[in-house]
Amino acid sequence: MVRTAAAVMRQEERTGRRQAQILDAARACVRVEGIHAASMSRVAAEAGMSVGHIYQYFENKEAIMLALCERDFDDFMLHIMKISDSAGRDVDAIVQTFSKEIIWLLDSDRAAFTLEFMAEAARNPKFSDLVVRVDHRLRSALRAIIEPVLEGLSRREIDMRVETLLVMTRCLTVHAGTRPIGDRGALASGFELAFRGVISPS
Amino acid sequence: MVRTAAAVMRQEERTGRRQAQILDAARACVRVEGIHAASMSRVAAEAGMSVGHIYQYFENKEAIMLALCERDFDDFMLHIMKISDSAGRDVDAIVQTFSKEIIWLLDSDRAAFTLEFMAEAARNPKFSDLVVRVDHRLRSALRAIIEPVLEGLSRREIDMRVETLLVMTRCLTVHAGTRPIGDRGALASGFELAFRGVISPS
DNA sequence: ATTAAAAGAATGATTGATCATTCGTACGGT
DNA sequence: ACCGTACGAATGATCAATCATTCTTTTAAT
Repeated sequence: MVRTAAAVMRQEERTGRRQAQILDAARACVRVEGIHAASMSRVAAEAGMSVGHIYQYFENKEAIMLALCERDFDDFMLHIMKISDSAGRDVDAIVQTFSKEIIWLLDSDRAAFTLEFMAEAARNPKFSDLVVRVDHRLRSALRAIIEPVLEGLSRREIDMRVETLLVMTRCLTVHAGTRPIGDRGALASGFELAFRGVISPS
Repeated sequence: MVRTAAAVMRQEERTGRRQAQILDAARACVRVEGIHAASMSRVAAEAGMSVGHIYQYFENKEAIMLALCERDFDDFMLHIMKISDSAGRDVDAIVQTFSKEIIWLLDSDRAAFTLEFMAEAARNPKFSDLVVRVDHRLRSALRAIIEPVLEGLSRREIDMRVETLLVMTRCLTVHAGTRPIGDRGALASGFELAFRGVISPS
């Protein structure tokens, strides 16, 4: 009755692959239809599998969307962490790399997604919980970046700046979702000014 | 056969009232369910009228949502114009009033709406056209505010700053939509720093 | 002023499509 | 022979939109 270790591993790997396959398909559907308009039958068609089979890997549609949202946030945080890790102690360098990297993080694909999930989070607590969690991680990353530069400031002053950066980071994402960014360079310059205003130890 | 002028006026007034009534109901539904999940029957119930009757005043559901979106944007622009009109020529004063006013403009109700419509605009051209139009008006208002302060700068430099302010203004709205703003004062201070960075004639 | 006729306002059951989810069935590896 | 994998038709709910119908208001003629 007991399955071999190899069999278990193969099964787990297949499950993972299937789930990823479903999430990829769901992403494609949500991208053009939105969370609510994306139907299970179309997701199934996109994934190249049957409708019923999807329910073997996810409890229901909402579970798929939540998993998709989480996967997207994780990917976003991965990029942010990379910026945070490579940050130095020179204000100019931080401002410059941060604004440039953030701008390049924006593609309309990711942005449209974030927008979709944020809208859902505005009314569905399961999604807003996810947003709260990723906000928390994002704040930590931002604090790690600016704290070395603003050593003299009070905890409260730093928190205020972290919060501002968080909102600005998010807003860029959302902006990119609505329409193609015309001139990344110009926008990066503009945000460099804004970031410098927030980060500079005045 | 020709109706009296008084009758026409009364009819027009009633039409206006009915349309507003429908839009109010639609707003309430979209607020808690989103554009797609909001059903005509629930909108009708909220409006206190029959489903069929709604179709006397709007061609279809999308037309209602577009009208609702437009009404919301118009209201938003009204507030922005008020800020723009009262702006002086002193940088500090501009930065201070602008950041404070913008923050106070945010209530989670309006924000959740904007979020919803932005998400829709990311895939529906009819909505994105609306966004493009309101962006245009918003840019004009922002340019009117900062141009007197940045007289020496090139057209390109000013455009870059206008664009940055536009994105920042929008992002605040989105942020407010996702969750309640904890400390408006702190956020206003943070954005004052950012705005000063963008607006200051360096 | 009264009233019959016409127009407009409002209803809600109905239609056909689509939705998320379930279930009976079949295939294929072990 | 067994069991996990996979299918897709079936189910019942819900959707946007329509339409036959009933009220209500307005108009025109007396």
